[in-house]
Amino acid sequence: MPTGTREAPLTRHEIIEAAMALTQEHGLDRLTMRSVGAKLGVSAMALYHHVDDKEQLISLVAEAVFNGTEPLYLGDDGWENGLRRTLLSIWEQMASYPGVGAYFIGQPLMGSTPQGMSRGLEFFQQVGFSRRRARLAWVFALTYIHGRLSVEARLREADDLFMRVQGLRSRDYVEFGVDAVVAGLRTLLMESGN
Amino acid sequence: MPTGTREAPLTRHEIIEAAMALTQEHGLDRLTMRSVGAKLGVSAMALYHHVDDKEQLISLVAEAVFNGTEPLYLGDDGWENGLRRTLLSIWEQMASYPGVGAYFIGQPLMGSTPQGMSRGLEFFQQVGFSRRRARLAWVFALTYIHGRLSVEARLREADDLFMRVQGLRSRDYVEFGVDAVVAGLRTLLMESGN
DNA sequence: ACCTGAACACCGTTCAAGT
DNA sequence: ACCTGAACACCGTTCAAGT
Repeated sequence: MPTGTREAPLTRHEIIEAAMALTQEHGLDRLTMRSVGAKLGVSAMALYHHVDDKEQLISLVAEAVFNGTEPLYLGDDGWENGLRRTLLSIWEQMASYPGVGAYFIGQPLMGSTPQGMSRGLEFFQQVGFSRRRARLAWVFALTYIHGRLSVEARLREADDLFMRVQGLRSRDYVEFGVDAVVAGLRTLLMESGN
Repeated sequence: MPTGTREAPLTRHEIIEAAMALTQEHGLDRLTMRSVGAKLGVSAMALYHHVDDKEQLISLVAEAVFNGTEPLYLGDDGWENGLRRTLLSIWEQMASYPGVGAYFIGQPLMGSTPQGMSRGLEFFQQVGFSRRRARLAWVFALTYIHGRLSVEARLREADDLFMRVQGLRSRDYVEFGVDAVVAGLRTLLMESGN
């Protein structure tokens, strides 16, 4: 597994990249400090000079993955399309890193940075939700999309076996789900006093 | 931790109950074979005479928890209320077993038995969805509710700290979410050609 | 048949030691 | 400062041995 002998000292960036590659291959569940070390041709303990512990390494990986997603913004084709785009972008970006969605779902802010969270609140307030319900709406949408990613984390190649029986693939589930999320929020927005 | 000396031989039922109690206390993540053994005053290895392995024990615990939920049925107060009741029942039953929702979300049928799954398909077909979209609808609803339970698995007492900041508690999130799920499905049902 | 204790193959992590 | 190797405290699980 070592990719050759090292010349330059290890960097945190290098470690994160190796961990990301391993996550794409085997999923976050199977990521071990020893495997990251091996991938870099270094002992597992060497990592501890650049990273506090495994938990921090995972959060760095997750952050890097999330940074590739399209931020939530209000385009001129309606908030429904903006939300749909953002949720599908999160899904597309994270689907190739099995387990990251499941990791985020257990985090306080669901993986979005504080800025990402408040950006979501702004978005839904601009749309017409109260501050309180804007939060409920954004958390609802994130819960669904990360939930869907959690479902897929353990399936992967099973996508072709089990799911195909019904002629349905992951993409069908997500698209239906995102449509339902958007439609549900639109209805709640119209029905009640915000 | 041992609850006294054993007289009768261990039973599978007893093991499941001990595991359920430990799950309620500390969550599924912290459940170990050694802790279950200790709770029963028995070595960890004794369990293996009644249970294949830890995976099977977890699935038995999860099944027992799920059996306490209200099955999905079409009442005479509209399918929306039936669905809402079922989802809230799943949440109420499973919220006190942290980690079980997160476990289910990774299972092929999302934790429902084959019968539970086909009951869901029937439900949504009776309501007017095509066979294909009935499946999408039921999986969508289960994905959300298990996703919500996954969110809560790691919070628990944080419910009183972090979440309360906004004056929002778990119950508020779930009720909003279930409303949105129901509203979204209703809209999709009306809008498209099935 | 049922249970135990030692042991094995993994983890994450600590620590003394090397350069 | 950076890295290593042995070691520790956990896992799940196997296996020989006891009753």
